[in-house]
Amino acid sequence: MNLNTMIPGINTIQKKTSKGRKKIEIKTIEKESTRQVTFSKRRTGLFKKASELCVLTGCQLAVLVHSPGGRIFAFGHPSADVIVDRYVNGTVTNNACKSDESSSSSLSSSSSSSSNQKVMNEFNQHYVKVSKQLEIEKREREMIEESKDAKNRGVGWYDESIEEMKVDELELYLYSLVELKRKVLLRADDLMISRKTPNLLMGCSNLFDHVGGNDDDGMGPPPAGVFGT
Amino acid sequence: MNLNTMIPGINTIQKKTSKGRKKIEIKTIEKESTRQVTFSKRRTGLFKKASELCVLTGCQLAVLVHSPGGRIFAFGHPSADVIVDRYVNGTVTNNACKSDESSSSSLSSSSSSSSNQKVMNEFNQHYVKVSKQLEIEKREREMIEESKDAKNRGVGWYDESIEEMKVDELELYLYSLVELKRKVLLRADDLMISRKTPNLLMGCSNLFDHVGGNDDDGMGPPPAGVFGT
DNA sequence: CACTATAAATAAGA
DNA sequence: TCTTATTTATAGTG
Repeated sequence: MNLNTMIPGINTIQKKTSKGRKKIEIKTIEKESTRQVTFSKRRTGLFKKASELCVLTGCQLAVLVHSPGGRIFAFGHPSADVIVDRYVNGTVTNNACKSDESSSSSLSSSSSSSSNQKVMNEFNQHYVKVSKQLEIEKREREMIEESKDAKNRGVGWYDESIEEMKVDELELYLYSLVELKRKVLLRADDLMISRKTPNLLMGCSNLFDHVGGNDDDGMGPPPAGVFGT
Repeated sequence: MNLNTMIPGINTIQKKTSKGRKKIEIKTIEKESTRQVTFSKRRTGLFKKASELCVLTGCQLAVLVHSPGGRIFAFGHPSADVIVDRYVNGTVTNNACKSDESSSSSLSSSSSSSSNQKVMNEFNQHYVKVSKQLEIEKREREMIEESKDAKNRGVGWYDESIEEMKVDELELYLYSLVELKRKVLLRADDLMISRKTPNLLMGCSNLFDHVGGNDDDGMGPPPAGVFGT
């Protein structure tokens, strides 16, 4: 790449203006300005990577970033909303509470919240099918399976006084909870045999030559920067 | 970086076993197997980048990936759901369906945005702390659980106990989780103040058709799942 | 913001 | 999977 480094002794060919990239630890950057710059650069890089993944493999994805300043950046293919919507639905996160709320206060979302119910029903039906298959499979597993502390801390659990939990505990709790829930769902997904409709992807090429822009994370109004593929 | 290419003529120093990385076009990969491998690698890379961005800049983000096979992969800090919820709702997650708690925080959503900003920042910082705790905890569990992924660092894998669960358990489990999560979220809502964010969506214009009708369901590594930060 | 030297990610192979 | 050779991404600087 660089003769100056390849061949010692001739590094005086030209005065270099940079000491080059340095390795950094992955820990919170203290210096405000540096952190800001890094945020910009890396967010751009992340979006680019996401875009490439989309194009190369034909998958659909979304990236949502909340800057420390509260600004929201999003990238999605075919669109952030579509992906998010599917995630929310497919994740069964919807309980009475949620769907209730979405129909009333979600003025910003232009997505199909009306079809949510339908999708949910589909999912549930699917789930039943999946469950049956799981039942069959379980028998096989049973043999290999053994005393596995399946209910590692926190499973069995829940009725405790949530109201009294401290914030830390609560959030930690929620966190692991969400993770757990996902595992369950993924497990179910693994057994789904259904094939989804071939995805007709909408998208543009990679147009990230200018996503950077001004990433002022100070304060001010909360304009959301949303990128659609 | 390679003398063999830098200096013609001495490329016989040693026979290498690989031709190394080649430049590729960012265009849908035709070959099925290659596409899957790429999907795996790049998805992992994307998640890692996302994780680094979180840690380095203290931002919150989520990455949702829908493989062509319909599988969902997600990464989020503090959790995919939290980020998604905030993206979708834009406002306080949901005061609409409170149970027994007083609706003390619902009003704050209409307060001055600068005030909210401050609270949000505090909230974010708090989450960072919490997540770090969680990370430690995870690591511990990881070690106890298994250490087969010595090379797969930075990316936590899910625990397989779920795999072994029986259907009934699974179903009950999921049910409880959903219910519990609702409770936790309700409680959490009283502790967090979100800002309303405009949801501007830029749709994309060009369409590109998906090549190859085989949307095989085999994308990605085994039921990997949600990564927490 | 442009640039350079270096660190990382990753396309091909085995 | 694991390795290797390259291509990319970027930390530091001007």
